[in-house]
Amino acid sequence: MHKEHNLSKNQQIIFDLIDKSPEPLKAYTILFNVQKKGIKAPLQVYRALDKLVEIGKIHKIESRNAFIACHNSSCQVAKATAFSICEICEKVTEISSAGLSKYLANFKDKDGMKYSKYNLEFFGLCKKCR
Amino acid sequence: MHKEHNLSKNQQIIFDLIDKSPEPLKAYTILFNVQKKGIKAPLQVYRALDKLVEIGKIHKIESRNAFIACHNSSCQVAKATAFSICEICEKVTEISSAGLSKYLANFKDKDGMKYSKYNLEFFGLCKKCR
DNA sequence: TTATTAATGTTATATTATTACACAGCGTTA
DNA sequence: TAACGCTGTGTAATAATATAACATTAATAA
Ligand SMILES: [Zn+2]
Ligand SMILES: [Zn+2]
Ligand SMILES: [Zn+2]
Ligand SMILES: [Zn+2]
Repeated sequence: MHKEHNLSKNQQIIFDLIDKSPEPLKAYTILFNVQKKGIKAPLQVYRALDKLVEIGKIHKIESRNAFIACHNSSCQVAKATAFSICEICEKVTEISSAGLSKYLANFKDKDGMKYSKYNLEFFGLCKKCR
Repeated sequence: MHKEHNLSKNQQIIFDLIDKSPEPLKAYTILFNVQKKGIKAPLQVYRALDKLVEIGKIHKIESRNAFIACHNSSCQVAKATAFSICEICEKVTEISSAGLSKYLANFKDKDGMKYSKYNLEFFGLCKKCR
């Protein structure tokens, strides 16, 4: 259960594009694809992306500078994300494992510090490319 | 125990700079700092960085586009890295936890896939900023 | 209403990273 | 020796990613 956010016009346009994409989208690919809808400048895209990331509707794949819609309602609160990335076809999948999130949320570093926020990217070959 | 690599001139200059830095360095900060040693172009920096990452002498902090020397001989082989990042002072620490690396190396996604390569970035507050 | 916050539009610029091409050094091997 | 492959270097140009600064408008709250 997570808080509903009423997306603004630009946020909604950009979220819809990302949400229906089978693969993570880069900021300038998004820009190119929404120009017909009146979004003309990089900053308009980045502002919407920032907000969408903040509220957990999308995540940034840091190693790829690309954005993917969240497919896991729980990380909308915690910003604790995990992905697998295929090094051949670049397919990205959000990992939803209770065991993994529990392990990471409870992990303590050598100072005894716990972290509720993290980003984990696994690299390997997907089913198809194996 | 890991293979020794004889670094080239540019690689050595750039590694030395990163290794003695208390914080992760960005590519153009590195460029600025090695210009007195004759390294004049971004590409010379990026080529050295690519190689140093490849052989595990340094790691890239993906969320910060910055590079840090490895302080953990084991990830020089596996490219399985974990860091904690302070959201206030930006201090970055490489995490060296046998438990964590074992857990992640043995983690299986829902297709039963295991991953020997991963990058994990924890975010929180460091001791000083807490 | 007034005030405040969030979102937008626009231009310019900063930051991060790669392409393309020419060449030098070194070990292998024909 | 010469030919080759491989790694590294030097240089210029450019591509890709992201933010600063400023003006304006829309939505929300007091
Ligand atoms: Zn998610
Ligand atoms: Zn694949
Ligand atoms: Zn390391
Ligand atoms: Zn700190």
